Amino acid sequence: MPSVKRDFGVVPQATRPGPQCDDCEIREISVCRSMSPPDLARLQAIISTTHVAAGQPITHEGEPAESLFNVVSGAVKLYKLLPDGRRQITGFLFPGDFLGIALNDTYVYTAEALTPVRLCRFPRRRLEALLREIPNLEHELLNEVATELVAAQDQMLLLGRKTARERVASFLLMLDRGTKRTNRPPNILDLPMSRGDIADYLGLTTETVSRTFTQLRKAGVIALTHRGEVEILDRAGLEAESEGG
Amino acid sequence: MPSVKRDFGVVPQATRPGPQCDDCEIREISVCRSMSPPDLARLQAIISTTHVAAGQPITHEGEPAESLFNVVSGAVKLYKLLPDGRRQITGFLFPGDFLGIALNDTYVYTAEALTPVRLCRFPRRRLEALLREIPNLEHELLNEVATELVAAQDQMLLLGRKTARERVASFLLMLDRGTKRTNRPPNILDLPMSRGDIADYLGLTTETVSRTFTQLRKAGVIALTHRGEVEILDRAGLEAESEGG
DNA sequence: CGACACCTTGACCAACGTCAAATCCGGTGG
DNA sequence: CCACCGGATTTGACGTTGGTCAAGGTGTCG
Repeated sequence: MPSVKRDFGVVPQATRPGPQCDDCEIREISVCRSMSPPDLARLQAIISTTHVAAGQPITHEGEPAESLFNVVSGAVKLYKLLPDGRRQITGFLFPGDFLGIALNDTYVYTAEALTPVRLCRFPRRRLEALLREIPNLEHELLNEVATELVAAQDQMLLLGRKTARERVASFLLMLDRGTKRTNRPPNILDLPMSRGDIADYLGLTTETVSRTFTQLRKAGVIALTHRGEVEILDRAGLEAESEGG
Repeated sequence: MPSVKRDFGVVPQATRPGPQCDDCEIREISVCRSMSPPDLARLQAIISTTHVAAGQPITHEGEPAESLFNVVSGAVKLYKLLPDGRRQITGFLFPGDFLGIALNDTYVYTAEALTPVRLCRFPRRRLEALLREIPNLEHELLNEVATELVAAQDQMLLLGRKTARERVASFLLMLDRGTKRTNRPPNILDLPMSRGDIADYLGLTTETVSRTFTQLRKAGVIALTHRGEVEILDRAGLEAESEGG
Protein backbone atom coordinates (compact mmCIF):
# COMPACT_ATOMS: atom_id res chain seq x y z
CA MET A 1 0.00 0.00 0.00
CA PRO A 2 1.74 3.17 -1.20
CA SER A 3 1.41 6.57 0.38
CA VAL A 4 -2.18 7.19 -0.56
CA LYS A 5 -3.02 8.18 2.99
CA ARG A 6 -0.30 10.79 3.09
CA ASP A 7 -1.08 12.23 -0.33
CA PHE A 8 -4.64 12.72 0.73
CA GLY A 9 -3.74 15.76 2.72
CA VAL A 10 -0.37 16.96 1.49
CA VAL A 11 -1.79 20.46 1.24
CA PRO A 12 -3.22 21.17 4.67
CA GLN A 13 -6.12 23.56 4.54
CA ALA A 14 -6.28 23.31 0.76
CA THR A 15 -9.71 24.75 0.05
CA ARG A 16 -12.06 24.14 -2.82
CA PRO A 17 -15.23 26.14 -3.24
CA GLY A 18 -18.56 24.89 -4.43
CA PRO A 19 -19.45 21.69 -2.59
CA GLN A 20 -22.98 20.40 -2.97
CA CYS A 21 -24.90 20.03 0.27
CA ASP A 22 -27.43 17.82 -1.51
CA ASP A 23 -24.80 15.14 -2.00
CA CYS A 24 -23.26 15.57 1.43
CA GLU A 25 -22.81 12.23 3.16
CA ILE A 26 -23.18 13.71 6.64
CA ARG A 27 -26.16 15.88 5.84
CA GLU A 28 -28.56 13.87 7.97
CA ILE A 29 -26.32 13.66 11.01
CA SER A 30 -24.96 17.19 11.09
CA VAL A 31 -26.19 20.58 12.07
CA CYS A 32 -27.58 21.10 8.54
CA ARG A 33 -30.08 18.34 9.24
CA SER A 34 -33.31 20.27 9.40
CA MET A 35 -32.63 23.14 7.03
CA SER A 36 -35.22 24.03 4.44
CA PRO A 37 -34.01 24.02 0.80
CA PRO A 38 -33.77 27.81 0.57
CA ASP A 39 -31.92 28.06 3.88
CA LEU A 40 -29.62 25.28 2.80
CA ALA A 41 -28.83 27.20 -0.36
CA ARG A 42 -27.78 30.21 1.67
CA LEU A 43 -25.64 28.04 3.85
CA GLN A 44 -24.08 26.39 0.83
CA ALA A 45 -23.16 29.80 -0.53
CA ILE A 46 -20.72 30.48 2.28
CA ILE A 47 -19.07 27.09 2.77
CA SER A 48 -16.03 25.47 1.26
CA THR A 49 -14.36 22.08 1.61
CA THR A 50 -10.96 21.59 3.20
CA HIS A 51 -8.59 18.64 3.48
CA VAL A 52 -6.17 18.29 6.38
CA ALA A 53 -3.43 15.66 6.52
CA ALA A 54 -3.07 13.32 9.49
CA GLY A 55 -1.17 14.97 12.30
CA GLN A 56 -1.79 18.50 11.06
CA PRO A 57 -3.44 21.16 13.22
CA ILE A 58 -6.83 22.57 12.28
CA THR A 59 -7.30 25.21 14.98
CA HIS A 60 -4.86 26.41 17.60
CA GLU A 61 -5.77 27.23 21.22
CA GLY A 62 -5.64 30.97 21.80
CA GLU A 63 -5.72 32.02 18.16
CA PRO A 64 -8.57 34.06 16.64
CA ALA A 65 -11.45 31.87 15.53
CA GLU A 66 -11.94 32.71 11.89
CA SER A 67 -13.66 29.53 10.84
CA LEU A 68 -15.96 26.87 12.17
CA PHE A 69 -16.09 23.39 10.69
CA ASN A 70 -18.13 20.31 10.24
CA VAL A 71 -16.19 17.05 10.10
CA VAL A 72 -17.15 15.26 6.88
CA SER A 73 -14.75 12.32 7.09
CA GLY A 74 -11.83 11.25 9.27
CA ALA A 75 -11.18 11.75 12.95
CA VAL A 76 -10.00 14.76 14.98
CA LYS A 77 -8.70 15.24 18.52
CA LEU A 78 -9.21 18.37 20.61
CA TYR A 79 -6.82 19.24 23.40
CA LYS A 80 -5.67 21.81 25.91
CA LEU A 81 -2.18 22.18 27.30
CA LEU A 82 -0.68 23.31 30.60
CA PRO A 83 2.42 25.50 30.47
CA ASP A 84 4.68 22.56 31.32
CA GLY A 85 3.28 20.44 28.52
CA ARG A 86 0.76 18.29 30.34
CA ARG A 87 -2.07 17.66 27.91
CA GLN A 88 -5.76 16.95 28.28
CA ILE A 89 -7.69 15.74 25.26
CA THR A 90 -11.21 17.11 25.67
CA GLY A 91 -12.80 15.17 22.87
CA PHE A 92 -12.56 13.20 19.67
CA LEU A 93 -14.60 14.23 16.64
CA PHE A 94 -16.00 12.00 13.93
CA PRO A 95 -18.05 12.61 10.78
CA GLY A 96 -21.03 14.85 11.48
CA ASP A 97 -19.46 16.51 14.53
CA PHE A 98 -19.19 20.26 14.76
CA LEU A 99 -15.89 21.97 15.49
CA GLY A 100 -15.08 25.48 16.53
CA ILE A 101 -16.79 26.55 19.71
CA ALA A 102 -15.03 29.76 20.65
CA LEU A 103 -15.14 32.36 23.39
CA ASN A 104 -14.43 36.00 22.63
CA ASP A 105 -13.73 34.88 19.08
CA THR A 106 -10.76 32.84 20.23
CA TYR A 107 -10.34 29.08 19.92
CA VAL A 108 -10.27 27.49 23.35
CA TYR A 109 -8.54 24.31 22.25
CA THR A 110 -6.24 22.96 19.60
CA ALA A 111 -7.80 20.63 17.05
CA GLU A 112 -5.57 18.18 15.24
CA ALA A 113 -6.33 15.64 12.54
CA LEU A 114 -5.85 12.00 13.63
CA THR A 115 -6.39 10.70 10.12
CA PRO A 116 -6.71 12.53 6.83
CA VAL A 117 -9.75 14.71 7.40
CA ARG A 118 -12.29 16.34 5.13
CA LEU A 119 -13.97 19.41 6.59
CA CYS A 120 -16.84 21.66 5.66
CA ARG A 121 -15.66 25.16 6.50
CA PHE A 122 -17.85 28.08 7.63
CA PRO A 123 -16.28 31.55 7.80
CA ARG A 124 -17.24 32.73 11.26
CA ARG A 125 -18.41 36.23 10.36
CA ARG A 126 -20.62 35.05 7.57
CA LEU A 127 -22.01 32.19 9.64
CA GLU A 128 -22.89 34.59 12.43
CA ALA A 129 -24.73 36.79 9.96
CA LEU A 130 -26.67 33.77 8.77
CA LEU A 131 -27.50 32.79 12.34
CA ARG A 132 -29.38 36.02 12.72
CA GLU A 133 -31.35 35.31 9.56
CA ILE A 134 -31.97 31.59 10.05
CA PRO A 135 -33.25 30.99 13.59
CA ASN A 136 -33.49 27.31 12.85
CA LEU A 137 -29.75 27.14 12.35
CA GLU A 138 -29.14 28.74 15.72
CA HIS A 139 -31.56 26.24 17.20
CA GLU A 140 -29.60 23.33 15.76
CA LEU A 141 -26.36 24.79 17.04
CA LEU A 142 -27.85 25.18 20.51
CA ASN A 143 -28.81 21.51 20.45
CA GLU A 144 -25.34 20.57 19.30
CA VAL A 145 -23.60 22.57 22.01
CA ALA A 146 -26.00 21.35 24.70
CA THR A 147 -25.25 17.76 23.68
CA GLU A 148 -21.54 18.47 23.91
CA LEU A 149 -22.03 19.98 27.34
CA VAL A 150 -23.80 16.87 28.56
CA ALA A 151 -20.96 14.74 27.22
CA ALA A 152 -18.46 17.00 28.95
CA GLN A 153 -20.25 16.49 32.26
CA ASP A 154 -20.13 12.74 31.81
CA GLN A 155 -16.43 13.07 31.16
CA MET A 156 -16.01 15.07 34.38
CA LEU A 157 -17.59 12.19 36.27
CA LEU A 158 -15.18 9.83 34.55
CA LEU A 159 -12.10 11.95 35.24
CA GLY A 160 -13.03 12.82 38.79
CA ARG A 161 -14.38 9.56 40.11
CA LYS A 162 -13.76 6.49 37.96
CA THR A 163 -10.93 3.97 38.26
CA ALA A 164 -8.57 3.27 35.37
CA ARG A 165 -10.50 0.17 34.42
CA GLU A 166 -13.85 1.98 34.50
CA ARG A 167 -12.40 4.78 32.38
CA VAL A 168 -11.15 2.49 29.65
CA ALA A 169 -14.41 0.53 29.60
CA SER A 170 -16.41 3.77 29.42
CA PHE A 171 -14.18 5.00 26.62
CA LEU A 172 -14.75 1.91 24.49
CA LEU A 173 -18.51 2.10 25.00
CA MET A 174 -18.50 5.78 24.13
CA LEU A 175 -16.57 5.11 20.93
CA ASP A 176 -19.00 2.35 20.11
CA ARG A 177 -22.01 4.62 20.57
CA GLY A 178 -20.31 7.23 18.40
CA THR A 179 -19.67 4.86 15.53
CA LYS A 180 -23.29 3.69 15.55
CA ARG A 181 -23.83 6.49 13.05
CA THR A 182 -21.47 4.91 10.56
CA ASN A 183 -21.83 1.62 8.75
CA ARG A 184 -19.15 -0.45 10.42
CA PRO A 185 -19.37 -4.06 11.53
CA PRO A 186 -20.91 -4.15 14.99
CA ASN A 187 -18.66 -4.68 18.02
CA ILE A 188 -15.50 -3.91 16.06
CA LEU A 189 -13.99 -0.56 16.95
CA ASP A 190 -11.32 1.14 14.92
CA LEU A 191 -9.05 3.22 17.16
CA PRO A 192 -7.59 6.02 15.06
CA MET A 193 -5.82 7.46 18.12
CA SER A 194 -2.66 6.25 19.85
CA ARG A 195 -2.46 4.84 23.38
CA GLY A 196 -0.97 8.16 24.39
CA ASP A 197 -3.98 10.02 23.03
CA ILE A 198 -6.33 7.70 24.88
CA ALA A 199 -4.31 8.27 28.06
CA ASP A 200 -4.51 12.04 27.66
CA TYR A 201 -8.25 11.74 27.14
CA LEU A 202 -8.80 9.55 30.20
CA GLY A 203 -6.41 11.32 32.56
CA LEU A 204 -4.06 8.32 32.69
CA THR A 205 -0.65 7.36 31.26
CA THR A 206 0.14 5.34 28.16
CA GLU A 207 1.35 2.49 30.35
CA THR A 208 -1.80 2.36 32.45
CA VAL A 209 -4.00 2.38 29.34
CA SER A 210 -1.97 -0.44 27.85
CA ARG A 211 -2.06 -2.49 31.05
CA THR A 212 -5.81 -1.96 31.34
CA PHE A 213 -6.42 -3.13 27.77
CA THR A 214 -4.47 -6.24 28.65
CA GLN A 215 -6.57 -6.78 31.79
CA LEU A 216 -9.82 -6.44 29.87
CA ARG A 217 -8.51 -8.79 27.21
CA LYS A 218 -7.52 -11.39 29.81
CA ALA A 219 -10.94 -10.98 31.42
CA GLY A 220 -12.47 -11.96 28.07
CA VAL A 221 -14.38 -8.72 27.69
CA ILE A 222 -12.55 -7.47 24.60
CA ALA A 223 -10.15 -8.75 21.99
CA LEU A 224 -7.36 -6.78 20.36
CA THR A 225 -7.18 -7.55 16.64
CA HIS A 226 -4.04 -7.30 14.56
CA ARG A 227 -4.42 -3.80 13.18
CA GLY A 228 -5.16 -1.69 16.23
CA GLU A 229 -8.83 -2.58 16.36
CA VAL A 230 -10.81 -3.60 19.43
CA GLU A 231 -13.58 -6.16 19.39
CA ILE A 232 -16.20 -6.05 22.10
CA LEU A 233 -16.77 -9.67 23.12
CA ASP A 234 -18.98 -9.10 26.15
CA ARG A 235 -20.93 -5.88 26.00
CA ALA A 236 -22.78 -6.45 29.25
CA GLY A 237 -19.48 -7.17 30.97
CA LEU A 238 -17.98 -4.02 29.55
CA GLU A 239 -20.96 -2.00 30.71
CA ALA A 240 -20.60 -3.44 34.19
CA GLU A 241 -16.90 -2.56 34.16
CA SER A 242 -17.70 1.01 33.15
CA GLU A 243 -19.58 1.87 36.33
CA GLY A 244 -17.94 -0.32 38.89
CA GLY A 245 -20.37 -3.23 38.46
CA MET B 1 -28.24 34.87 65.07
CA PRO B 2 -31.58 33.03 65.03
CA SER B 3 -32.78 30.71 62.33
CA VAL B 4 -33.45 33.32 59.69
CA LYS B 5 -31.53 31.35 57.12
CA ARG B 6 -33.54 28.21 57.70
CA ASP B 7 -36.90 29.94 57.70
CA PHE B 8 -36.08 31.52 54.41
CA GLY B 9 -36.86 28.39 52.51
CA VAL B 10 -39.01 26.19 54.71
CA VAL B 11 -41.36 25.62 51.80
CA PRO B 12 -39.22 24.25 49.02
CA GLN B 13 -40.49 25.14 45.59
CA ALA B 14 -43.04 27.57 47.01
CA THR B 15 -43.96 29.58 43.98
CA ARG B 16 -45.29 33.09 43.66
CA PRO B 17 -46.38 34.56 40.37
CA GLY B 18 -45.88 38.06 39.16
CA PRO B 19 -42.25 39.08 39.64
CA GLN B 20 -41.09 42.25 37.97
CA CYS B 21 -38.18 41.85 35.57
CA ASP B 22 -37.59 45.58 35.68
CA ASP B 23 -36.57 45.37 39.30
CA CYS B 24 -34.61 42.14 38.91
CA GLU B 25 -31.22 42.41 40.52
CA ILE B 26 -29.62 39.94 38.12
CA ARG B 27 -31.16 41.39 35.01
CA GLU B 28 -27.88 42.68 33.63
CA ILE B 29 -25.89 39.52 34.25
CA SER B 30 -28.43 36.94 33.16
CA VAL B 31 -29.77 35.58 29.95
CA CYS B 32 -32.45 38.32 29.94
CA ARG B 33 -29.69 40.88 29.49
CA SER B 34 -30.35 42.04 25.96
CA MET B 35 -34.10 41.61 25.66
CA SER B 36 -36.15 44.44 24.23
CA PRO B 37 -38.97 45.75 26.45
CA PRO B 38 -41.72 43.95 24.51
CA ASP B 39 -39.78 40.69 24.49
CA LEU B 40 -39.09 41.09 28.18
CA ALA B 41 -42.80 41.49 28.81
CA ARG B 42 -43.50 38.21 27.05
CA LEU B 43 -40.82 36.52 29.08
CA GLN B 44 -42.16 38.01 32.27
CA ALA B 45 -45.59 36.60 31.46
CA ILE B 46 -44.38 33.02 31.79
CA ILE B 47 -42.05 33.22 34.78
CA SER B 48 -42.56 32.83 38.48
CA THR B 49 -40.31 33.08 41.51
CA THR B 50 -39.39 30.12 43.67
CA HIS B 51 -37.61 29.74 47.00
CA VAL B 52 -35.68 26.62 47.91
CA ALA B 53 -34.25 25.93 51.37
CA ALA B 54 -30.61 25.04 51.90
CA GLY B 55 -29.99 21.37 51.29
CA GLN B 56 -33.15 20.87 49.25
CA PRO B 57 -33.10 19.48 45.71
CA ILE B 58 -34.16 21.63 42.76
CA THR B 59 -33.89 19.15 39.91
CA HIS B 60 -33.19 15.44 40.00
CA GLU B 61 -30.98 13.55 37.55
CA GLY B 62 -33.06 11.38 35.25
CA GLU B 63 -36.38 13.06 35.91
CA PRO B 64 -38.37 14.90 33.25
CA ALA B 65 -37.24 18.49 32.83
CA GLU B 66 -40.36 20.52 33.34
CA SER B 67 -38.71 23.78 34.31
CA LEU B 68 -35.60 25.79 33.69
CA PHE B 69 -34.32 28.35 36.16
CA ASN B 70 -32.24 31.42 36.63
CA VAL B 71 -30.49 31.71 39.98
CA VAL B 72 -31.49 35.05 41.51
CA SER B 73 -29.76 34.70 44.87
CA GLY B 74 -27.96 32.00 46.81
CA ALA B 75 -25.72 29.17 45.64
CA VAL B 76 -26.46 25.81 44.00
CA LYS B 77 -24.43 22.66 43.37
CA LEU B 78 -24.92 20.33 40.41
CA TYR B 79 -23.87 16.70 40.62
CA LYS B 80 -23.97 13.29 39.03
CA LEU B 81 -23.80 9.97 40.85
CA LEU B 82 -22.40 6.54 40.07
CA PRO B 83 -24.49 3.51 41.10
CA ASP B 84 -22.28 2.89 44.14
CA GLY B 85 -22.67 6.44 45.39
CA ARG B 86 -19.48 8.06 44.14
CA ARG B 87 -20.36 11.64 43.34
CA GLN B 88 -18.99 14.23 40.93
CA ILE B 89 -20.04 17.84 41.34
CA THR B 90 -20.06 19.30 37.84
CA GLY B 91 -20.54 22.90 38.84
CA PHE B 92 -21.58 25.52 41.35
CA LEU B 93 -24.13 28.16 40.36
CA PHE B 94 -24.38 31.72 41.65
CA PRO B 95 -26.73 34.64 40.97
CA GLY B 96 -27.23 35.16 37.25
CA ASP B 97 -26.38 31.57 36.30
CA PHE B 98 -28.76 29.51 34.23
CA LEU B 99 -29.92 26.08 35.35
CA GLY B 100 -31.63 23.31 33.53
CA ILE B 101 -29.76 22.10 30.50
CA ALA B 102 -31.51 18.90 29.56
CA LEU B 103 -31.25 16.17 26.97
CA ASN B 104 -34.35 14.44 25.64
CA ASP B 105 -36.30 16.56 28.11
CA THR B 106 -34.59 14.85 31.03
CA TYR B 107 -32.38 16.49 33.63
CA VAL B 108 -28.84 15.18 33.34
CA TYR B 109 -27.81 16.17 36.85
CA THR B 110 -29.21 16.80 40.29
CA ALA B 111 -29.25 20.41 41.44
CA GLU B 112 -29.30 21.11 45.14
CA ALA B 113 -29.42 24.38 47.07
CA LEU B 114 -26.28 25.10 49.11
CA THR B 115 -27.86 28.13 50.78
CA PRO B 116 -31.41 29.40 50.69
CA VAL B 117 -31.96 30.08 47.00
CA ARG B 118 -34.26 32.33 45.05
CA LEU B 119 -34.98 31.16 41.52
CA CYS B 120 -36.69 32.58 38.48
CA ARG B 121 -38.61 29.67 37.02
CA PHE B 122 -39.38 29.11 33.29
CA PRO B 123 -41.83 26.36 32.37
CA ARG B 124 -39.96 24.43 29.70
CA ARG B 125 -42.75 24.10 27.15
CA ARG B 126 -43.62 27.75 27.26
CA LEU B 127 -39.98 28.81 27.16
CA GLU B 128 -39.41 26.65 24.09
CA ALA B 129 -42.37 28.29 22.41
CA LEU B 130 -40.89 31.68 23.20
CA LEU B 131 -37.50 30.63 21.84
CA ARG B 132 -39.07 30.15 18.45
CA GLU B 133 -40.55 33.63 18.59
CA ILE B 134 -37.62 35.49 20.13
CA PRO B 135 -34.43 34.55 18.26
CA ASN B 136 -32.48 36.88 20.49
CA LEU B 137 -33.34 34.75 23.49
CA GLU B 138 -32.07 31.64 21.76
CA HIS B 139 -28.92 33.56 20.91
CA GLU B 140 -28.35 34.44 24.56
CA LEU B 141 -28.93 30.86 25.58
CA LEU B 142 -26.43 29.65 23.00
CA ASN B 143 -23.85 32.03 24.45
CA GLU B 144 -24.63 30.82 27.94
CA VAL B 145 -24.30 27.16 27.03
CA ALA B 146 -21.13 27.76 25.03
CA THR B 147 -19.59 29.53 28.02
CA GLU B 148 -20.53 26.58 30.22
CA LEU B 149 -18.96 24.21 27.72
CA VAL B 150 -15.71 26.14 27.79
CA ALA B 151 -15.73 26.02 31.59
CA ALA B 152 -16.41 22.28 31.46
CA GLN B 153 -13.37 21.79 29.24
CA ASP B 154 -11.18 23.70 31.67
CA GLN B 155 -12.51 21.46 34.40
CA MET B 156 -11.57 18.38 32.35
CA LEU B 157 -8.02 19.67 32.20
CA LEU B 158 -8.09 20.17 35.95
CA LEU B 159 -9.53 16.72 36.69
CA GLY B 160 -7.40 14.87 34.21
CA ARG B 161 -4.03 16.52 34.66
CA LYS B 162 -3.64 18.78 37.68
CA THR B 163 -2.22 17.90 41.12
CA ALA B 164 -4.27 18.33 44.29
CA ARG B 165 -2.56 21.61 45.03
CA GLU B 166 -3.14 22.95 41.52
CA ARG B 167 -6.77 21.90 41.72
CA VAL B 168 -7.45 23.73 44.96
CA ALA B 169 -5.62 26.85 43.76
CA SER B 170 -7.57 26.79 40.48
CA PHE B 171 -10.80 26.36 42.40
CA LEU B 172 -10.18 29.41 44.56
CA LEU B 173 -9.29 31.53 41.54
CA MET B 174 -12.38 30.34 39.71
CA LEU B 175 -14.59 31.22 42.68
CA ASP B 176 -12.92 34.60 42.82
CA ARG B 177 -13.58 35.29 39.14
CA GLY B 178 -17.19 34.22 39.64
CA THR B 179 -17.81 36.55 42.54
CA LYS B 180 -16.40 39.50 40.59
CA ARG B 181 -19.98 40.04 39.48
CA THR B 182 -21.14 40.62 43.02
CA ASN B 183 -20.18 43.44 45.33
CA ARG B 184 -18.04 41.63 47.87
CA PRO B 185 -14.81 42.81 49.42
CA PRO B 186 -11.98 41.86 47.09
CA ASN B 187 -9.82 38.85 47.94
CA ILE B 188 -12.28 37.53 50.49
CA LEU B 189 -14.13 34.44 49.31
CA ASP B 190 -17.18 33.07 50.99
CA LEU B 191 -17.34 29.30 50.60
CA PRO B 192 -20.98 28.23 50.79
CA MET B 193 -20.02 24.63 50.12
CA SER B 194 -18.49 22.05 52.48
CA ARG B 195 -15.03 20.51 52.16
CA GLY B 196 -16.77 17.38 50.95
CA ASP B 197 -18.47 19.33 48.18
CA ILE B 198 -15.18 20.88 47.14
CA ALA B 199 -13.61 17.43 47.12
CA ASP B 200 -16.37 16.03 44.93
CA TYR B 201 -15.92 18.96 42.58
CA LEU B 202 -12.14 18.57 42.33
CA GLY B 203 -12.00 14.78 42.18
CA LEU B 204 -10.32 14.53 45.60
CA THR B 205 -11.32 13.54 49.14
CA THR B 206 -12.35 15.75 52.04
CA GLU B 207 -9.07 14.98 53.79
CA THR B 208 -6.92 15.93 50.80
CA VAL B 209 -8.81 19.20 50.34
CA SER B 210 -8.37 20.03 54.01
CA ARG B 211 -4.66 19.17 53.95
CA THR B 212 -4.16 21.25 50.84
CA PHE B 213 -5.87 24.29 52.35
CA THR B 214 -3.49 23.92 55.27
CA GLN B 215 -0.51 23.73 52.91
CA LEU B 216 -1.55 26.86 51.06
CA ARG B 217 -2.13 28.63 54.34
CA LYS B 218 1.30 27.65 55.64
CA ALA B 219 2.79 28.81 52.33
CA GLY B 220 1.28 32.22 53.02
CA VAL B 221 -0.83 32.21 49.87
CA ILE B 222 -4.21 32.21 51.58
CA ALA B 223 -5.66 32.74 55.04
CA LEU B 224 -8.64 30.91 56.52
CA THR B 225 -10.86 33.28 58.46
CA HIS B 226 -13.00 32.23 61.38
CA ARG B 227 -16.29 31.89 59.54
CA GLY B 228 -15.39 29.55 56.69
CA GLU B 229 -14.07 32.29 54.45
CA VAL B 230 -10.85 32.28 52.48
CA GLU B 231 -8.70 35.34 51.98
CA ILE B 232 -6.35 35.46 49.03
CA LEU B 233 -3.09 36.92 50.37
CA ASP B 234 -0.90 36.36 47.33
CA ARG B 235 -2.82 36.26 44.09
CA ALA B 236 0.24 35.87 41.89
CA GLY B 237 1.38 33.01 44.08
CA LEU B 238 -2.00 31.37 43.84
CA GLU B 239 -2.00 31.74 40.07
CA ALA B 240 1.43 30.14 39.91
CA GLU B 241 0.16 27.28 42.08
CA SER B 242 -2.80 26.76 39.79
CA GLU B 243 -0.75 25.77 36.74
CA GLY B 244 2.28 24.19 38.26
CA GLY B 245 4.35 27.40 38.43
C1' DC C 1 -24.28 21.67 78.47
C1' DG C 2 -24.17 18.09 75.27
C1' DA C 3 -24.96 16.16 70.65
C1' DC C 4 -23.72 16.41 66.18
C1' DA C 5 -21.78 17.74 61.93
C1' DC C 6 -17.82 19.32 59.91
C1' DC C 7 -13.09 19.98 59.75
C1' DT C 8 -8.28 18.85 60.71
C1' DT C 9 -4.48 15.88 61.57
C1' DG C 10 -1.96 11.50 61.73
C1' DA C 11 -0.48 6.76 60.28
C1' DC C 12 -0.67 3.65 56.84
C1' DC C 13 -1.81 1.85 52.13
C1' DA C 14 -2.83 1.10 47.23
C1' DA C 15 -3.71 2.68 42.64
C1' DC C 16 -1.51 4.62 39.37
C1' DG C 17 2.79 7.01 37.74
C1' DT C 18 7.77 6.71 36.62
C1' DC C 19 11.60 4.73 34.70
C1' DA C 20 13.47 1.20 32.01
C1' DA C 21 13.68 -2.71 29.06
C1' DA C 22 11.62 -6.03 25.87
C1' DT C 23 8.57 -6.85 22.03
C1' DC C 24 5.86 -5.99 18.12
C1' DC C 25 5.17 -4.23 13.54
C1' DG C 26 5.23 -1.64 9.44
C1' DG C 27 8.42 0.26 6.34
C1' DT C 28 12.97 0.11 3.93
C1' DG C 29 16.67 -1.48 1.51
C1' DG C 30 19.85 -5.14 0.28
C1' DC D 1 12.75 -12.88 0.61
C1' DC D 2 14.93 -11.39 4.60
C1' DA D 3 17.65 -8.34 7.84
C1' DC D 4 17.30 -4.16 9.87
C1' DC D 5 15.44 0.28 11.75
C1' DG D 6 12.33 3.28 14.47
C1' DG D 7 8.24 4.28 16.66
C1' DA D 8 4.43 2.43 19.24
C1' DT D 9 3.05 -0.81 22.54
C1' DT D 10 3.61 -3.95 26.19
C1' DT D 11 5.61 -5.57 30.36
C1' DG D 12 8.26 -5.27 34.64
C1' DA D 13 10.22 -3.16 39.01
C1' DC D 14 9.70 0.39 41.96
C1' DG D 15 8.11 5.11 43.84
C1' DT D 16 4.75 8.72 44.99
C1' DT D 17 0.53 11.06 45.34
C1' DG D 18 -3.47 10.99 47.19
C1' DG D 19 -6.91 7.63 49.41
C1' DT D 20 -8.37 5.06 53.61
C1' DC D 21 -9.07 4.51 58.28
C1' DA D 22 -9.11 6.48 62.65
C1' DA D 23 -8.67 9.84 66.21
C1' DG D 24 -9.10 14.39 67.95
C1' DG D 25 -10.72 19.32 67.52
C1' DT D 26 -14.15 23.13 66.78
C1' DG D 27 -18.32 25.51 66.20
C1' DT D 28 -23.40 25.38 66.20
C1' DC D 29 -27.81 24.43 67.73
C1' DG D 30 -31.11 22.58 70.58
